[in-house]
Amino acid sequence: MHQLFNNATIDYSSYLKIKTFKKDDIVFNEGDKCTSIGLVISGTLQISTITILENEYSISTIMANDIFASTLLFSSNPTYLGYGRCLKETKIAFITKDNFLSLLQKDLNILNNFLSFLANKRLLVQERLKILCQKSIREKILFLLKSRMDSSKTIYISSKEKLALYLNIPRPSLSRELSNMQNDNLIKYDKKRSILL
Amino acid sequence: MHQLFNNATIDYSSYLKIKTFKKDDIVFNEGDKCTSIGLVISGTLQISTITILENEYSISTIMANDIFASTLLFSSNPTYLGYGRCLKETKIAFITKDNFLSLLQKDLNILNNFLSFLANKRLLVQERLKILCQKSIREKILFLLKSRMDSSKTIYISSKEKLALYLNIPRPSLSRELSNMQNDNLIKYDKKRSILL
DNA sequence: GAATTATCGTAACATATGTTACAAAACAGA
DNA sequence: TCTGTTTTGTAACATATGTTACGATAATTC
Repeated sequence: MHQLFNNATIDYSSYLKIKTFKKDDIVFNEGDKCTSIGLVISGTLQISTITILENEYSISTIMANDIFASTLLFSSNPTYLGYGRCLKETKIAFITKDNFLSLLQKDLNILNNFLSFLANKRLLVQERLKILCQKSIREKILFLLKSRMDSSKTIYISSKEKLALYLNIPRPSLSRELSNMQNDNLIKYDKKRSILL
Repeated sequence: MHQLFNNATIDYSSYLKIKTFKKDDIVFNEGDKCTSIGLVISGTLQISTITILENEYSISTIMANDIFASTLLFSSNPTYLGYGRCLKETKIAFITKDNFLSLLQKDLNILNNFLSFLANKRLLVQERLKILCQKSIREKILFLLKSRMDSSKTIYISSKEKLALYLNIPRPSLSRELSNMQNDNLIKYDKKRSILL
């Protein structure tokens, strides 16, 4: 049912409290105390906050099979930093901290799954951090290409808009630089792909 | 002996393999398979890599009471991405993955300590990520001030150079903006402190 | 306390990137 | 196929920030 329980050997169902939310339902508010970890079983949960300038700012989007509050729950100040709203009907399994700890202790596979989950999550954040630390847009793009490209030296892009968001640059700046790099024979690209030469 | 073992109830000593390294000793090389987690008991371990342009680049510095390879060990490709060198005489406790997992299972406090450690580590990375995503230097500084300042609305700075490095901007740019912000009556600062008004 | 080194503030200049706007192309639904 | 929407490429312009250099100040060493 969820990657956390892959190969689980114990009956974990009694540890879960499953709730179903409708579109636009609020799962938690900014400032709420966080006492449970959450497993998104289906649907989509978006976590956002309001910035000082009153802009809404999306912190993250939690899809099916993902986990939220995994960091928060064990931090020294477990208070939600944003509010969580469902983008569609969403099913979430909550596990209280105590229950979760005993699950981890009782089942080696769950412990392993959870630690792998945290590890891979952290590697993603670190990759982004490294990209954002590159000085020029060109270096950012090259860094992304190098860490993402497959054996055919290709990466696939959902949209230029989203890529620009990930690189934290305006979309026209991304387009301009991609175009420049193609002129310099560094890459080739079309609508959906980017290819390193 | 180490924060990981705070309030530990079991005898963990047999799980550890303690090694002492001399200054400049190499603890692991880039590409080595990572099979153990490492607890730095005393001394300093620096993890570095060589970039494409042959510059040496320090990834992180692990001080006494810190843990390394905590992410790597549980990731899908546990291979060191840099080499580790001791900056002075350094004592490190290694725990193999299997041993570590059973430690976590047997002792609730160790499990708790480890998860807290990971959580706080990740919060630090996320704070930096958010800062780097701010559009202007002024916003970066304000964001840092807001998340770091104490009740007297003050933050202490070890050096402007290091702060600039953390914000990923050139030092003169930082100086210029701090000066501008002081002119605009947003902050006050001297050598070691910065105060938000 | 003199000499050496590290840290810092400042300024002038160059430019990469942000900003805004618009039209072409691609896409989706009827 | 037509129509409205979304995504993308491009250009002109403004400016925030990078770059470089130098002197002043503070810290460190002998």
